[in-house]
Amino acid sequence: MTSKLKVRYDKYIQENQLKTSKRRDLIFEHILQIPRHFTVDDIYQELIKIDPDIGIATIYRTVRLLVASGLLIEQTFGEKKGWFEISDLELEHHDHLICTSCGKIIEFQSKAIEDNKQQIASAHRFRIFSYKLEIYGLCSKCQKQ
Amino acid sequence: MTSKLKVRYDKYIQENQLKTSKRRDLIFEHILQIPRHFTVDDIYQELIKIDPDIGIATIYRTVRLLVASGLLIEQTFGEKKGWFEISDLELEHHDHLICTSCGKIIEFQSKAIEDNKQQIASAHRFRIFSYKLEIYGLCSKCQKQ
DNA sequence: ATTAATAATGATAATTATTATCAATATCGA
DNA sequence: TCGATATTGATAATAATTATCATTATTAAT
Repeated sequence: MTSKLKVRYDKYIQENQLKTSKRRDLIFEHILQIPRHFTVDDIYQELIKIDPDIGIATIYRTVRLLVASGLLIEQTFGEKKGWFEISDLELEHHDHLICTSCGKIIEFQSKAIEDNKQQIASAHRFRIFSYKLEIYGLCSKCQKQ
Repeated sequence: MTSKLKVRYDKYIQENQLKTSKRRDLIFEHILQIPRHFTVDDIYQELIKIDPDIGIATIYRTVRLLVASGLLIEQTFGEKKGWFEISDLELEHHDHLICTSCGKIIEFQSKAIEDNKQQIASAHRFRIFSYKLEIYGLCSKCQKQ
C-alpha cells in the first residue's frame, strides 16, 4: 500500500519537473505514518520536534502538492476546514460518522448508498465525480455520559 | 412558512433577553427573500444599497444569531466555507448536487438514503443528530460544453 | 412619557488560516 | 563540477471572521 503511494508521489514529481528534497520526503513519509485525518498544524507540531528548522510554509506547500497529485483529499468536517486525509485511490470509497461531543471520526462503507446516489444523479442528468456523506451525532461512548 | 420562521425568530429573541432592532429585522427579512444559499458578503452587498450605513459586523452577528436559533445552517460546499442556507426546520431533509464547473446547486430528497443512513448508525451504535450528503460533478448543461 | 439598565451598532483592531514574495540554498541532469 | 531552476524559511500580504469599545437604540418599569 505504502509503496503504491510512493510510486504515485515519485511519478507526480517526475512528470511535473519538480525536485525531491529531504524535507518534502520527510513530510510525505510522516503523513503515511500518522492517523488518517489531520491538519497542517498537526504535521507541523510533530515535525518541528524532529526537524526544528522546518517552516510551516513548507508543510502547506507539500500538502498542496499532495492534494494536487491526488494523494490527499481535503475534507471539511462540519464547519471545520483544513482537514486532510489520505486518498482512497483505488480502494473503496468511504464516508464518516462524526461525534459532535468527542470529535471521534468513524469510517464506514455502504454499497447501498453508492447505488442510491447513482440513481439520484441519473434522475438529474448529473455526472458524478465524487461525493461525501457526513453523519453527525453521538458515538456510543458519549451517549453513556 | 415565512410566519413560522418569524415566530421562531421572535421566540429566540424573547427567550434570550435580546432586543429587536431595525437592522436585525431588516437582515432577517432580507434572508427570507433571497435564494436559499448565500454568504455573509452576499447579504452585505445587497443591504448597503438599501441601508448604506449598515456595518458588516452586524451582518455577521445576525447570521450567527440565526444559526444559534436554528433558523440558518452553515453549509460547506466542497472547500468553500461560509455558506449559509435557511434551515429545513420541520420540512423534509434535503441534500445537494454541486456542479464543479458552473457552481450550480441542485437540491434533492431521498427516502432510500435516509433509511440507509439509519442502518449504518445503528450498526455503529451512533445516535444521529444530522447529516449531509454532497455529490460533486457536472450538471447536464456543463456536460454539453 | 421618562428613565435606567442593558443590548445593538459601526468602526476598527485583533486573530486565524493561508498564500505570496524573495533572497539564499539545494537539487539534478549535462 | 556546473548551471539552470526548484525548494526553502522568514515574513509580508490577504481574506475571513471575531473581539473591543464608545455611542446609540430598545425595552420594561415607573
